[in-house]
Amino acid sequence: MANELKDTLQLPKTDFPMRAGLAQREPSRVEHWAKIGLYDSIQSKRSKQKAPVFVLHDGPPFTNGDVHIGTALNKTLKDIILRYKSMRGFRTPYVPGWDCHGLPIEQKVTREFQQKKIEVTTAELREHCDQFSEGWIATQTKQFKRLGVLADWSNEYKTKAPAYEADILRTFASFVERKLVYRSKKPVYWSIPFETALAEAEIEYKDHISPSIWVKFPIPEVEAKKFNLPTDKPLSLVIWTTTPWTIPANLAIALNPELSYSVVSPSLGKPENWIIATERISALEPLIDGQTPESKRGPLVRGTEVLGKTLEGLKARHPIIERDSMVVLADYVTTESGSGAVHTAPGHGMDDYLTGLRYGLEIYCPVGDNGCFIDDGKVPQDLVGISCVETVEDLEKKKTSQANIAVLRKLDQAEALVAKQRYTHSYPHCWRSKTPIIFRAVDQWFVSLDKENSVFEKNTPRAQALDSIEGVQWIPAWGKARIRGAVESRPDWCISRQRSWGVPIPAFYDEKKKAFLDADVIRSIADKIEKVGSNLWYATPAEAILAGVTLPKDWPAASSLNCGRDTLDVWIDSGSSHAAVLAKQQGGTQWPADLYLEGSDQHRGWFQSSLWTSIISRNKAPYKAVLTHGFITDEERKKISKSSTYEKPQTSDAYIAEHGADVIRLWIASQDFRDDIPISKEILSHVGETYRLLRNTLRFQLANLFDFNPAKDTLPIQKLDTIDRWALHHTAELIRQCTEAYDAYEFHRVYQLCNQFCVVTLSATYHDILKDRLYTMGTNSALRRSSQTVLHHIFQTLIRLLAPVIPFTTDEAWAFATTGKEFSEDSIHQQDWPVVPADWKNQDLEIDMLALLKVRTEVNGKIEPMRAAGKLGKALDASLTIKTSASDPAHKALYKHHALLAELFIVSKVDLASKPEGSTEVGAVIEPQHSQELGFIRCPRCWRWLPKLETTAHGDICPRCSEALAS
RNA sequence: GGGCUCAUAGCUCAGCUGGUUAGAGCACGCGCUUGAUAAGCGCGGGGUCGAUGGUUCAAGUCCAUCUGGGCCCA
Repeated sequence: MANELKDTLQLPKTDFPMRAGLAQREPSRVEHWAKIGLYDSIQSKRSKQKAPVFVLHDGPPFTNGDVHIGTALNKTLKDIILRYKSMRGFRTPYVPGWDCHGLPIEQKVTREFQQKKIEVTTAELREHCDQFSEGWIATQTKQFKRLGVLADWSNEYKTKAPAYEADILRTFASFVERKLVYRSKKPVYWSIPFETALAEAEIEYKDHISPSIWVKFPIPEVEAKKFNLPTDKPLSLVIWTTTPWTIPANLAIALNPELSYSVVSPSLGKPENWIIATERISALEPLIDGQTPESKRGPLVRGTEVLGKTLEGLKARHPIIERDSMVVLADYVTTESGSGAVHTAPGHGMDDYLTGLRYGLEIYCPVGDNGCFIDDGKVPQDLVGISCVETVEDLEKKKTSQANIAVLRKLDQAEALVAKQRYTHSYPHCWRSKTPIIFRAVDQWFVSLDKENSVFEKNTPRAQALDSIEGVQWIPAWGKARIRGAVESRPDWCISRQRSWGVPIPAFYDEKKKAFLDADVIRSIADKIEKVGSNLWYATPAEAILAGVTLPKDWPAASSLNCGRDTLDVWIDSGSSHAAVLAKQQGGTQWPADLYLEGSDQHRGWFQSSLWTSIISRNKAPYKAVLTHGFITDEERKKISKSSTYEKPQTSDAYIAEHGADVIRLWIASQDFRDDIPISKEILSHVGETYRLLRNTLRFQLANLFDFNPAKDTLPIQKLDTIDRWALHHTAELIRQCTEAYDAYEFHRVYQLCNQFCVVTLSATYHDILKDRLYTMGTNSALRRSSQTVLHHIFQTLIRLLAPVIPFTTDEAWAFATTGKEFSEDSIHQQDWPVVPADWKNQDLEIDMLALLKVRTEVNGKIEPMRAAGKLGKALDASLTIKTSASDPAHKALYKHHALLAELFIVSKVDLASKPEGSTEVGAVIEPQHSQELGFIRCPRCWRWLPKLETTAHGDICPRCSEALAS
């Protein structure tokens, strides 16, 4: 009997599975989207509508490995935004990009060849780098698609594509045209055995024994007088260095402006005065005595003290070369080692170089590519040709370089050596030859950022860039300060790299190594490279490359020129993407972009390089807005690489395999991404719970709409039941708030809002209340159709609001709703964003319901003790008497909605009564009791308790059920 | 060391221009239901708002310092 009655209920029915099985089932939806051409159909729909365009320009990930979870975060945020904007009615072309050139790839490929002991030409090496990059593009594409990223995958941009390379060169040509490119020297890490520059990544730090020396730089008497220094004995400034071979390149001596320096004199031997940092006297003292009794110098006698800054500009003399060495000031000078007077050779050290720039010193490097002193007329003749190299054998025998030995000998002869000592320290070595590298200034190409040129409204590139920053929207707002800092503090841009895997700098050199660079020539070469790729540069002699190119008048004949071997800084590659992609309207994009979206590290990276290339070539920023996100951390908000919790590479695929893409995407949406983004087992498991909640909410709605035909059964707003109108009001609010949150790119608010809506408004309230009427009333009963109408509206709203975040699940729900099947030709992602019909809002009802729901909470509070005492099971078993007086807040609403109350509270009966005269109780007095105590009988069909049942063909049931069964 | 930035219950987030006993969801605990069932409902415990000092009649909210994170530089 009971089962028979149950069969008469309209119980929920759906094939939409409760368990998602995302990891297993999502891939088939990826295929499905590809099959129906989802991206294209969305774009063409908006194109036909002549929709306004929203261009999010993709920053290209580097193509040397699997997609990292951090990259997945970035691409997912982009995808969420684009899906949202698209539903809002924008045409949203999205051309994904790939960063292909660069050292890490070149290094990996080089290593492979090295392990196999194969020698390759530059052109061959580049071929392999190309293939290497291409392989990862294929892998990453697959991984991004698996994440659910919708993009113009067949119309991607690659920085290694010939057409793209040509645009890099054209961008560079505009630099040259505006006369910002110049040649100057800059120190690089230099491997002598390979005669090549090395990058930081190619350096290994190892212990090294160096000859540390204390060297006198004599101060002429006139100078001493000028600076009020004692002249009673010969005076010298004592420097300290661990690289004697750089002494011939010395141009200055750096002192710390705030440190105290003392004049000291040895108490034995030749009378002299030395200047060193006061704090370093005790370090020098034990080193100055020679082996023989007559070479003893005794303790140091302390004299005058001065501050470093008072000696600025003092001209000491080089100990072995006829020239001055000027005292300069630098903050990096410390008293941790040495004499506090730092030997400065701008061509042989980064600090020295920067100090040299500050003081206008020559970036002087008298060491050739082979590591030997050159004959430049300044280096002492007996040093010319001597090498600075230390071979692996030298290191084993603890021998120092010939250059060090020779310089030491010369210093000794000049009696400039105060002391020497073996010194063990960490020193950079070449990863391939294992020998110590040297710092060596080589010719580089620079872009001047401060050169005046009237093409810039603000006169210089830097001023123009800073000005344009003001016109960009930075989200969060502090991004502006961040990029301003980067732009303000950036020195001139060194754009040449001594690498192979990159875009060649199309400069030519004559026999005397004089460089030739010209904007029109570059453009002509760009046209050629556009057709055949940049390997042209490496496989073809200069004369052939220049065939058909009109050379500037002051150039020599092409036959006497050679191609340069430097490549462009890869930041120019990716920084040119706005020109290579947007300006060419690739894939329907346009210039400038509406939005760039990357990690906050890109303020110094891509945002900046894109800004410079755009400012220099077009005077304007390439983006209207820049949005940044933080970095993924572990649960303690420590960076993943330093975390003890995480070991394996954090790939997107690994996470998806465990949780499915929609859960990972929901996790991304749940976080305020402007700050750090923690990830942990706990966090993901919570997000998984939320996912199940959302899914079950959709499933409940879907299942209760199984017999609802929207076209036929939808009721107009005026005919809807009170509680349904209330739910609609809340839905309208949800739409408003979610839309606001999406517009502000605050997806975590969408997450919180939808979560709370589903839990509080729906599951605990609306859905719970609705079950009675949905299950028990007649299929076509007005009340049931009223609720289904609203359920339908809510379902349609929710899947839209959630579609950008969980595209797989919402698309699946959409398919089941529209076709009853797992897949449909039509997709949720082609639908429009929900708009709020004005009549959904009902503020008066909301106020009443607020009061009633408060009473509902109190009712639950009263029922709970009965349940605990075993007097009651479900609330429906209870009947209530609610006593109020006219002054109570809910009084009016209770009487107004009396008919609604039993349903609202999910009890069998609600009686209203007045509070007794003189009652001191505050608020409504709720008195629950078991309905049985009222002599009620439970209807076996709808489970409500009523005074009496009717006898029908189905047995004894309540009148409402009887009516439902009769219809 | 410098620039920018963050810090509210176990977790994720609210808390507007300073103003009653700091909120929500999840998680947790205890029950109920078995007609959303590898679901659903009810009730409950849980925070000296990173620390210290200051401004104020009043501070999670303003200021200073410190501690601990993050990104970028050196």
